[in-house]
Amino acid sequence: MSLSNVRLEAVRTVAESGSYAAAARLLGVTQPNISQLVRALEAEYGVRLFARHEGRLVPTALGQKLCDAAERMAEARDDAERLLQSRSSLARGEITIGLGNAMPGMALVAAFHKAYPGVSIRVETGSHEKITRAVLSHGADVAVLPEVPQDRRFRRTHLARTEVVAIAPLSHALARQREVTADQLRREPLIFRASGSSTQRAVERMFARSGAVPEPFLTLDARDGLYEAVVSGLGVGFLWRDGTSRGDGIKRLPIVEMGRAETHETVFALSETTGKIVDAFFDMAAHFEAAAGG
Amino acid sequence: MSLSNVRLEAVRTVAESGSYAAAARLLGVTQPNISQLVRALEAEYGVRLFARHEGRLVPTALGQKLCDAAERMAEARDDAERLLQSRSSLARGEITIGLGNAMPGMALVAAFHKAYPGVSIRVETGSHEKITRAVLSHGADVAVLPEVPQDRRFRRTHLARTEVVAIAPLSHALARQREVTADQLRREPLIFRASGSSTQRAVERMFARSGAVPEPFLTLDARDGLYEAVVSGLGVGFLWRDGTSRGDGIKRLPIVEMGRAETHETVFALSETTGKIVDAFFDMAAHFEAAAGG
DNA sequence: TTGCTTTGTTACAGCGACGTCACAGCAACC
DNA sequence: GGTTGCTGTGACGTCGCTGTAACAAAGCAA
Repeated sequence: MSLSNVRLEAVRTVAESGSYAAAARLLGVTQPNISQLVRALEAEYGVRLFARHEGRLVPTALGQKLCDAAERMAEARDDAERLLQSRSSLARGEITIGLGNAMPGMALVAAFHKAYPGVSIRVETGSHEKITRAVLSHGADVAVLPEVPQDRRFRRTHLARTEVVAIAPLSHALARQREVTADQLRREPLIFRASGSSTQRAVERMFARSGAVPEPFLTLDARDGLYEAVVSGLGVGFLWRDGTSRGDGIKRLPIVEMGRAETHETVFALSETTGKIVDAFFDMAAHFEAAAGG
Repeated sequence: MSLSNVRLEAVRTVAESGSYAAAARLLGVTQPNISQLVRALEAEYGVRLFARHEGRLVPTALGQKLCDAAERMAEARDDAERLLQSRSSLARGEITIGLGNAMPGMALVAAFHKAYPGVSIRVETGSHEKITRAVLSHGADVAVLPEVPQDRRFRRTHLARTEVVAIAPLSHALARQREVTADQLRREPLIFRASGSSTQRAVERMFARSGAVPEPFLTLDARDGLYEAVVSGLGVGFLWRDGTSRGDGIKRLPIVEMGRAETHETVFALSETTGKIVDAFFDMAAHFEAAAGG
């Protein structure tokens, strides 16, 4: 390649230093190498880049102009190098991320993995309580949960808005409605989550505001277990709206008495948990615009 | 070399075209090459430059920034290439240059040769009359002479000022003076040049203005013959002041009656004689600042 | 003038970047 | 199921970059 970085850098350094030998020392290569690089360039274009003057090499007018262009190239290249190096310092490492709901946290994790492929990611899933405890005990570096408690020990950033919705099997009459009321729900076999679930706390608050909290037909620990029970027609359940990307077999129904009481899916970590990788995760969350669930 | 021109060009072209295959077509290489170039760069820095979106490759934020820097590099490199190419078109060819006096014409020729080493130069020397005839008959492409006639057929550019001076051997009493008068010169054995010489015409005009033209002791055709005769003590001769870089054995004496009647050493050619090489010679003459005679 | 140091040129060998070729796998479309 | 387009992998060839060795030329000090 005739106008390579190496050749232009040789020319530039000879112009600055006044000799092939001095340029070789500055560039950390041997003097015949510099001689060959410069002369190969001159031969290929049939030009003269340097003239001897009082025993020193000084650039010709053409040589000087070439050096000017070479300097601009070198500046742009240094910018590119710094860009890559600064990002490259994030290239290696590991992070443990706790997720209450699969979505939109998992979408964020996927985006983070794409941006930082060299970072090893461990995902810890579980209930709101379990994930909160993991963060507090350093079992997870960072987590994504709805309704993160106002605790000074945490730093946090907003990820997405969400709300609890009822889910009914497609075969159910409710599936043809656009929303559902608490009274309608009380008439159905309800499937609850265990008490530690943030979903469950939101559901109980909702019923308490509009009368008594009904007894569930079924109580399940796991989110996917609840999903399968609804799909199977065992009853009506509750989920965070975007808590899963799964949508087959059910209809999501906003609950009138929730009064659009949305909450935040929040990324949070202990304030004392720092580091470039955690910072990068927070930064990505702050700018995240993934279609939650898509 | 990690940040080579080739790699950055590959990244830039993929960003513009949306696929490795399209970039390969644009760059005139094969698709595996592009794939390898981009991925080698990504692997070396542990970064991700592209993401897939609806079947196309789009640059990540980092990838876009890298492309910006790569573009600046490419611009600077294109400038450098144009610089070298434009000069390189002068790299080959030939020119015949006529010289009346050796200096300052020969210094100009030397500078031209340094700037355009690939141009083959033939130098034709001779009397003012011979060189003028050579230009008119296309025997010389361009020439350097003093007192170029005002002839519309020529284009010309000024090179240097000069005047005719007397030269005396160092052993001569005149050699201790700073200048000489026509009367003093009439008392000496004078060595003239043949009538075609521009030097000789100037000398005769000078004598005619201040009395009669003396008969010479000697008349010689060749400039160097005259020089040797003076050095040998045969008499006093006349030269253009900077007509030769040779200075040993003689003293140059301005002639009072010349009245500082300097003339111009002029570069000239037939107006119809054009071409890049001749134009470049004129251009160099217009900017020439060689120490005439040095 | 001699000896030493520094600089530059030439020839050659080795390594790695760039590039092609052959091919397999995948996705979209008909 | 076949066709088209794209991507990734491995093997191989070419050429630029680099160092080493040998030598020549220039500069400098004694």
